[in-house]
Amino acid sequence: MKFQRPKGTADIIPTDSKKWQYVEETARKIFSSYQYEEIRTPLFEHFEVFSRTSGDTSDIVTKEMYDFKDKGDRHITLRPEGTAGVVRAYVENKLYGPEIQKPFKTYYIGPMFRYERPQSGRLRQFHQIGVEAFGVDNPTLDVEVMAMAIDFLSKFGLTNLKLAINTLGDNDSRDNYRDALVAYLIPFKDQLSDDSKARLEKNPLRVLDSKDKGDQEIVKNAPSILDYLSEDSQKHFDQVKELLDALEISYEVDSTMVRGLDYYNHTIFEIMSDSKAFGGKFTTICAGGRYNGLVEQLGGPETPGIGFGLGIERLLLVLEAEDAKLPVEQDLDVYVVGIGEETNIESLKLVQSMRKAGFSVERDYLNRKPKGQFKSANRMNAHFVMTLGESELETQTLNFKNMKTSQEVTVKLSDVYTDFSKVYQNALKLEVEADGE
RNA sequence: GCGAUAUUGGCGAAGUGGUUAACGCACCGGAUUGUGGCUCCGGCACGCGUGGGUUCGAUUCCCACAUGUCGCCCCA
Repeated sequence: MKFQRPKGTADIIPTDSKKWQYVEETARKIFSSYQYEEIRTPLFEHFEVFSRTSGDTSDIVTKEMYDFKDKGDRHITLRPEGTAGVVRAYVENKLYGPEIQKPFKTYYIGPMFRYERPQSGRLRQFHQIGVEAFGVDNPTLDVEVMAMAIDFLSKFGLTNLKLAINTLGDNDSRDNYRDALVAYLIPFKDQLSDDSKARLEKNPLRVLDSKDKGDQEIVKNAPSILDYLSEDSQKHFDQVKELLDALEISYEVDSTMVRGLDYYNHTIFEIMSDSKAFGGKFTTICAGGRYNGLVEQLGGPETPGIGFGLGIERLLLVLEAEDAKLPVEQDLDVYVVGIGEETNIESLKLVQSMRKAGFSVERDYLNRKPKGQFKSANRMNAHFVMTLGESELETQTLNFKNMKTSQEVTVKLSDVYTDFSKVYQNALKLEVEADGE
């Protein structure tokens, strides 16, 4: 094999692309009903856009970014996530202007890049669907965003989804809590796993969701963020819960849920699935949260924001494991069987004529025998086969066969050219009558 | 970045240090001068991921690399 795709990339070939299109179309439809409109930002940004917003010490910045110097010596990064770029665009295009309705609601669909070891559902180039809404601090928007995410996933017939929510509070709440957590953990330092010892220094909150059994025991009695919320943060979170109740959306509060990125505050949420795709364990397929302050970090005015992102590859894994309804094969209306090279021109004209009339039509291009052509027609699930040979050319007619009922009728060539729809409808009528008998 | 494991035709999958690398599916052709299924017959690996090495000889043994998969780290 001379050439192969770069590590961690995937080709999405026709059979797959149909599923992708279905997922993307569904997203567009749902989001549009919530008045979200698409934004397309560059696949690469200046390094600082991400380093500034994600936290300089976060793993994503230190080891997972796909970055390089371009020929003009600019430090460029292939976007590892969608939010930072959208916020940059929001600020750069002054979408916070007074003439623009708030909240400004937008969504994106596209590839993201992460320099990491590939695993199933985790590639170096992967794809995300995400939404962002700016300019409104009202918890109603938090809930609407969650509802939209659930709506979207439900469209695929996914059941057993779990909505987990938490709050990180505002900066003060978070700082206070961090101090309390560290104070609690310090006495246990020697008992913590090596990973968690490092986390204690770098990002203490992450100790909370350690997979290590011993860590989990220690964490069990750790103080909860929920006890360190400022009055405003508490109120915000209470309202979120109240509104979720009002919509009868069930949820679980998980006070140990954290985020890998620094820019989140207040409400954070994850939608999890216990699909077979993940061995039956609940795994996050959609994650989001509020990021008040992020717009300022990128040089814009003080503007609240909230959004979520989900990985298309992971979603597809779940859909396939759950046998979710994916689009059906597109049927072929007509397959034209041409017998003998002398029918080639007429076949081409027929095919084009019917396509222009709005039908999906295929033919043989290999000058194969009728048998082979019928086999193809059958395999392509053709509804009708139009057969054209020497004798038909002479009489200016052709044989029109219904592949479902095997009924055959003779049709005038001229009728096909002038009004194929009528020919098709007549043939369909026969099929219905045959069914009725 | 760390660890484990895998890599044989379009796909799935046997197999051996030494003549022609099973089998199944798919595909193509024929039996059936112009009709879809079934059956039967026939065809279908620049040779076993790439590069080295050991050997009289390697697809089979060793090493390196690449890629896949799984776990760790991390997870938007």
